[in-house]
Amino acid sequence: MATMREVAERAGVSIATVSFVVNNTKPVSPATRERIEAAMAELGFRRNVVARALASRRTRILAMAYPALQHRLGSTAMSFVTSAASAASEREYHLVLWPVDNDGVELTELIRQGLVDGIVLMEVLLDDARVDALISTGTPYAMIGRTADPAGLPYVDIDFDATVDTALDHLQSLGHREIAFVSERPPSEEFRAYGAKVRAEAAFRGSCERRGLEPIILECAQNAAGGRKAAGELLQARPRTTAVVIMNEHAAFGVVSGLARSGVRVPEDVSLLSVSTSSDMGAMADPVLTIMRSPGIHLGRLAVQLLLSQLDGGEAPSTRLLPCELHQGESTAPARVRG
Amino acid sequence: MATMREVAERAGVSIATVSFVVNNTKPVSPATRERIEAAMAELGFRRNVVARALASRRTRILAMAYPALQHRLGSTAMSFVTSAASAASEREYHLVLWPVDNDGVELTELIRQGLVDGIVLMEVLLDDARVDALISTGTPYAMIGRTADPAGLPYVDIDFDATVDTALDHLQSLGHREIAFVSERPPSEEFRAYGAKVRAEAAFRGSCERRGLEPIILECAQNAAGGRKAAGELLQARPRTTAVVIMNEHAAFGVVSGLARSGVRVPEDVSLLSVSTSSDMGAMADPVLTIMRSPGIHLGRLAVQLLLSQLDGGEAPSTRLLPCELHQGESTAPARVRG
DNA sequence: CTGAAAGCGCTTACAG
DNA sequence: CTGAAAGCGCTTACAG
Repeated sequence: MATMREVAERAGVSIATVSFVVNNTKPVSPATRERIEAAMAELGFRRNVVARALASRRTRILAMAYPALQHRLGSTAMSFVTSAASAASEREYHLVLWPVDNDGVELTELIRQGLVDGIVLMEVLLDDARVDALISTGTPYAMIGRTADPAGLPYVDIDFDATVDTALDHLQSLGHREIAFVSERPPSEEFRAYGAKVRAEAAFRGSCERRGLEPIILECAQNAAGGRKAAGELLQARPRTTAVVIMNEHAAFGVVSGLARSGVRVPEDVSLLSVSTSSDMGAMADPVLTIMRSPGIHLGRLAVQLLLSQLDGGEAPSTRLLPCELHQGESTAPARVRG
Repeated sequence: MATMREVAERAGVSIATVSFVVNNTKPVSPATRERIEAAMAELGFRRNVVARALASRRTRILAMAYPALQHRLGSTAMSFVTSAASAASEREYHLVLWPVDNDGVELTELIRQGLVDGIVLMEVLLDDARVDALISTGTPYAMIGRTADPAGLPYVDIDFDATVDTALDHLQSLGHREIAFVSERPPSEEFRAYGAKVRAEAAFRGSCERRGLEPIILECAQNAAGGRKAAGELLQARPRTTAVVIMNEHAAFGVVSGLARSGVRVPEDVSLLSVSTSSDMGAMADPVLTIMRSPGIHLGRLAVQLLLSQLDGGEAPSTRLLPCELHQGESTAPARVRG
């Protein structure tokens, strides 16, 4: 691979001048610029990014940090990763994947290697040692999700209040008044204080209160069996329920079949609205689920934009809270009186 | 951040000697080693990986290249990514994500930046320009999947022959003789020659032939509607079908409901076996799907191991073809005679 | 076992 | 507008 030195020799200039045209950092006369560009083309020159990184103290590499324990990132989490990678790539940054423990120790070690300019942190907990590590090492970062008290911190997140409100608007406009919320049971103690779950439940309670509805919240395991069990519990506890808001992608289909086993049809008898879900997921079900689509793709991009605004001084994104958008499927319908 | 120079000064040695103990590359007397280690601990020294990369001409960074167009990587594809990241991280490598076009141009550009030591290529096509780019630039690489004629090339892949054979063994042992195969319709022209689909279909034909069964193959879109349509077509074309092998995660639930709409129950009337599927996916269905579980997690690790064996001279993995493993769910059962 | 020195391929004041 | 030179923080022959 040709180096700057070789380009400089061939063009009859110094390597500094080559650097100026490659980076467009200083004015260079048209004639010299042309000679240099010709030399670069002939030699097929590509600037070595490692040398550049060392000399400039900027690697143009970002890290995406996520919990190592979590082998299965949900489809929403995955969309963070792929969209962040694309956004980074468009700005000529690279994105490395850092599966790290939640205690922040491994993250600190990696930071101190000097490989990355900044970090996007996923799956943020309400009280998160990784955020402390980020702050105490002075590393530029952006969170997808947020801690308990995130005021002043750089984050992007789903707007759970707006999302739940829209969900309840939709269901109320269809005449539903007995609405339940099904969330997910944390797979392990470590994820108990996962912000998304806590905020969504709080949003549901708040929204119900403002509407004069009586909230009921159940949680269940993330699979069909969990969903079926929740459906059974719900029919037991609140037989008059006519609509369910679920934030548990993997259990949604199980709720449908659990209701069906008790002779309750979706959407004829009970409406089901799946929140923070991908369209793919919704389209896999029959009936196709009415969903509030997760803004995962936008959040990944937004997080990178927020991070790069700290690094390169670009414009920081103005909105940092994105609601899930309602996509009408076949699983919600006007309420019917039930006994 | 402390540098080697500072450590050397504090320990009263040269930076070369510090390097020897950090990398364990040359014998150092116990006394000196101890002084150096103490100095490192006091200063909180961490070797700068960028400087090391430039000096050693090894970055210890690998790239995972995948099609930029494909916004949604399936759950199998995602397991490649996360498991490769973990495997790399365990060997103290970093993994960057490279969404690139299928024509190989962008890949070549990125390679020439000098950032990575090697590349894992995903979603390999039967005729793949990216592989040509890898070979012509002389870049160490490993494919997950393979081209039409992969003899001698470094790849790992699903063993479709063994997988389909096991699937048919399972169904035949339950008494099924009328077995259909449903695969996925390529989402775009660009993915027409995707190896997995072609090889799986060929494996099905071959296995049927050896068993004296008459193969029927349908393809459908990757959602519930596609699955329902395929179910309808199947009942039309082969009403005596008693078992379906499907390689189309997103359409599997649609097949179940499509059959149900014609009064055909799974598994009582027709057995359904979903091939190259994640357990999560299978567990989302009711009945829980009998699946041949995708070895995605192993393939991601294996690919990294294969790549690192070229880079660091470790042992190359002996097996490079992994079958999907049968996980009995509730969607397969003994054949019943149907009219 | 240890050190002095060159070099990895760039960037960036500084000088002219 | 252009160049000589120092320096980014390491590794690695080479010498002793």
